[in-house]
Amino acid sequence: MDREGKTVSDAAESGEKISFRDVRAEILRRITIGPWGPGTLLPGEVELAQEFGCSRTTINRAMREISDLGLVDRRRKAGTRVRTTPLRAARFEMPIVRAEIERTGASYRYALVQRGVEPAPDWLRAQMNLTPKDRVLHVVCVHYAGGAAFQLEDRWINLAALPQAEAEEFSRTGPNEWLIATVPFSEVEVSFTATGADALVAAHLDHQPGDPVFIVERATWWQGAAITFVRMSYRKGYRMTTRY
Amino acid sequence: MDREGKTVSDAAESGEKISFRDVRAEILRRITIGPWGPGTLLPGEVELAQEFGCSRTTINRAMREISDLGLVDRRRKAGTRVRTTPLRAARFEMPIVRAEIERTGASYRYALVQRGVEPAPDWLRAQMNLTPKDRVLHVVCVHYAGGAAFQLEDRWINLAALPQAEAEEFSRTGPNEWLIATVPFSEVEVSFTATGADALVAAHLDHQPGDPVFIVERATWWQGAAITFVRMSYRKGYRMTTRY
DNA sequence: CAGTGGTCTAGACCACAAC
DNA sequence: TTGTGGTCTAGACCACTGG
Repeated sequence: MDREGKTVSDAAESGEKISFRDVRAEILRRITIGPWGPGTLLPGEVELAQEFGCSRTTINRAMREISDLGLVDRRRKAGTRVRTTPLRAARFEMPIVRAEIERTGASYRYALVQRGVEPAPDWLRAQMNLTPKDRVLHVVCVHYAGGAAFQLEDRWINLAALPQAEAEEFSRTGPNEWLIATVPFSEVEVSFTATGADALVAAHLDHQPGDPVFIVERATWWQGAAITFVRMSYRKGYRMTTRY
Repeated sequence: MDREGKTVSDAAESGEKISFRDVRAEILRRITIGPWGPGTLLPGEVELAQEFGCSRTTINRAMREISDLGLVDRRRKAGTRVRTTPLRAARFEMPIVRAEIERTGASYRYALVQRGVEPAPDWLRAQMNLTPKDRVLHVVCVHYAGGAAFQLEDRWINLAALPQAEAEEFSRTGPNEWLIATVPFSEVEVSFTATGADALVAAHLDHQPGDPVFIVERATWWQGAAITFVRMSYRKGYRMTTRY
């Protein structure tokens, strides 16, 4: 499990150059078990560079990654301080449904449930900052894995921002694949939650109404304009996992 | 919404140095709207450095971040290729419950439900790779936000790896805070899922059995040894969000 | 104002993997 | 074998911000 078995002294002894991985591992060690408990003000980069016998650039890279993990707070002039309440940031990879399904070896199938142009409902206008007159394309579809429903996709596309979507039928492939190939994005908001299956979800995922369903919602913008909002309901037992 | 409004030509015109942010933005643009569609083999770093008029280091940093986003695949000798199925990696920050609750302004309260030493159940042995004789400390507790139950924490601590845990009562503060202050970790596995509330969860979160509950599970190792496994059940309506 | 992190550079060597 | 990314260096200037 320990991917960073080489210690700083190991590296020093063998005469190898110090890697930012070594520095990162050693600093993590000092923060977690070592003398640098929560709240500690760490030495500056120059000082650490001297101690480790490497360039400041290397220290900087190591510290930046530790900072990205949420374990320390870095500010110019103030220095680097160990967080009193670590954040433990984790990275989740969300592949396209089709790829996710095919990766398990199951066959993939797509089915369109509903497609239509509607005025944006209130909750969507609020969510995506739309004006009352904005029209949206509403698409509901299902992704199957090996014959069983895997995910219900409930998508809204802002036609003001993406008028060419109106020409798409989405009868054979889902809007997600089309969007990926067509639309850029500059800002994304993702949410995870759990809800009970409503009638639509229950019908298409073959669940009972009220069954617990894992939900991922994603809103996407491009240069300040709302592009699309999608709500993906996964079948019972679905689990999203990551290691770090 | 566009945090990278300055284009490469802007930067070039004004005579400023090119930042890795500029490069990153421009390359993202070319991947999303520009000529570099899925499957494209990108120019090498040296070539890009010439084009952008910056050092290879700067290109490398930009490309590394884009690679971290999951949009391209980088391999020595093979070069950098735009993924046909983008990954859309997202970063989630999971603060300590206490901090999460207090940040909303609500008051925090902790209550221990149950504490005892048990042999590790089968599913846990499989999950954490324990031997049949390993003893574990099992702690169940609840975290309240403003008087209402917010999260039920169901935790198992490997006493073989962490014998000093047996001396802790966890009557006034939760095991998570103690662990953070005490134990390092080198490897973490996190899962998200949704389930129906069982009797324990229903009782302590004030739900009906079967109510949909958002679940986070985290297993932690240190140098190959399993430290702890925790299952956190959030009250109905909880939502975990991130932007990027 | 001055100290600390943020970033860029030019050059170098290395590791991996495609050919 | 050789091309491409991975990383380190030494030095430099800058940007932010605490005092």
